[in-house]
Amino acid sequence: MSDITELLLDAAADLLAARGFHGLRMIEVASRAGVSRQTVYNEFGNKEGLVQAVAVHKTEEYLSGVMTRLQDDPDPWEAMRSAFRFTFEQTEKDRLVSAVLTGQNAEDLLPFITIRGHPILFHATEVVEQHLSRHFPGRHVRFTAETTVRLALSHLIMPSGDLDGAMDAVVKVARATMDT
Amino acid sequence: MSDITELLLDAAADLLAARGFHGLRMIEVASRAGVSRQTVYNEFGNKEGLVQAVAVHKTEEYLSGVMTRLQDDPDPWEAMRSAFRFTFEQTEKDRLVSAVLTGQNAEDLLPFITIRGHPILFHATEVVEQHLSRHFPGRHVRFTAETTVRLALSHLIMPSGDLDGAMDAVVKVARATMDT
DNA sequence: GTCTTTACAAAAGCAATAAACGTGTAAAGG
DNA sequence: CCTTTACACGTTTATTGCTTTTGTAAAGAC
Repeated sequence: MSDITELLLDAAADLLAARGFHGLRMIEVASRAGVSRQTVYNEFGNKEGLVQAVAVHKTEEYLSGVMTRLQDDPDPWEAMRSAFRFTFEQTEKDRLVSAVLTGQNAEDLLPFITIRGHPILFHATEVVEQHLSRHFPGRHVRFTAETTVRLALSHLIMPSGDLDGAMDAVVKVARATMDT
Repeated sequence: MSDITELLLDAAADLLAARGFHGLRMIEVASRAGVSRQTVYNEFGNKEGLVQAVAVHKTEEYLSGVMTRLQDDPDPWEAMRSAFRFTFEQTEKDRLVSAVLTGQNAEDLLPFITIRGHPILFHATEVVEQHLSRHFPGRHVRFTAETTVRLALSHLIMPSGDLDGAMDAVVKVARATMDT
């Protein structure tokens, strides 16, 4: 990815979070990145392409953060806890991440938040599945992966107020469903 | 509840599903129920009151259906399956029920779908909790109840396409978390 | 070659106006 | 208890022109 491309994506992400899709101006994205309006069009085709690219970029950023945390802790459940803590923090910090993951509050932020019909968070299921496979080789882990992702998503959309409790709940269910 | 009140609630529910909150006309509700516009105001105060009443009514209707199904089957897990099947069917059939339960697609349907900040579906947690307590007296069932409701809701919001699979998943998790 | 400048048509948004409609309240009557 | 009638108020809707923005293209600069 070129240098300018990254500058444009960052600028677009900022402006998108601040003004929404509707209020996003191509010329403003360009000037923030220090390039001309046409460069933006050369790079992304049109406004939809730009916003789609922002969504993809944010998703990759988030998923790479999750993978890092899953790999950093030797204990599989602590790693999971860490990854979910990261997820909660990200959604609290970044409206765009929140929109990409949950599809909530996406009214004027991302008209194109889904890939193949599902919110992009469902890509996370595969990441969790690989994580579990690494620690429990040969076991059937897909069900546990999907369940934990769905549960974590549920806590994102409808917080119980207690973050630690939510994480405990997710891990507890993960462990319980591994024994089935 | 008076006869006219019920007629009004039904008329309002129909029109609300068809035209949304914004497009709902008080005079249309009145004429469908065969009464004057003022009768609607006498009964519900204003438009918000009417729509709020519709939401409460739909919720009670739904929850009573759930309770019936939970009580009708002697096997606790089959009863749960039946209740969730009922839930899925209802949300597919009725946009309003769907809005009340999930809060999705509620943009112009129900501005007041939450009670104390939570979508009304979370009342279902208590119903499920009572159901489990009946079959497993003395056991700690709250966690399982909340988890199954969250999971069912997740399948409502993001269907996997396979209804039987979704029900199996919910019940499987319910059983697994009961053994913790 | 890549980016910028300039130019331009088509679409979409904005501001101001007036007309029509819907809400909510009140009072009199059946 | 419900209906009819009336009314003030706020909110849509439609219309009109005006401005902005999008998206494309071609010529020039580093």
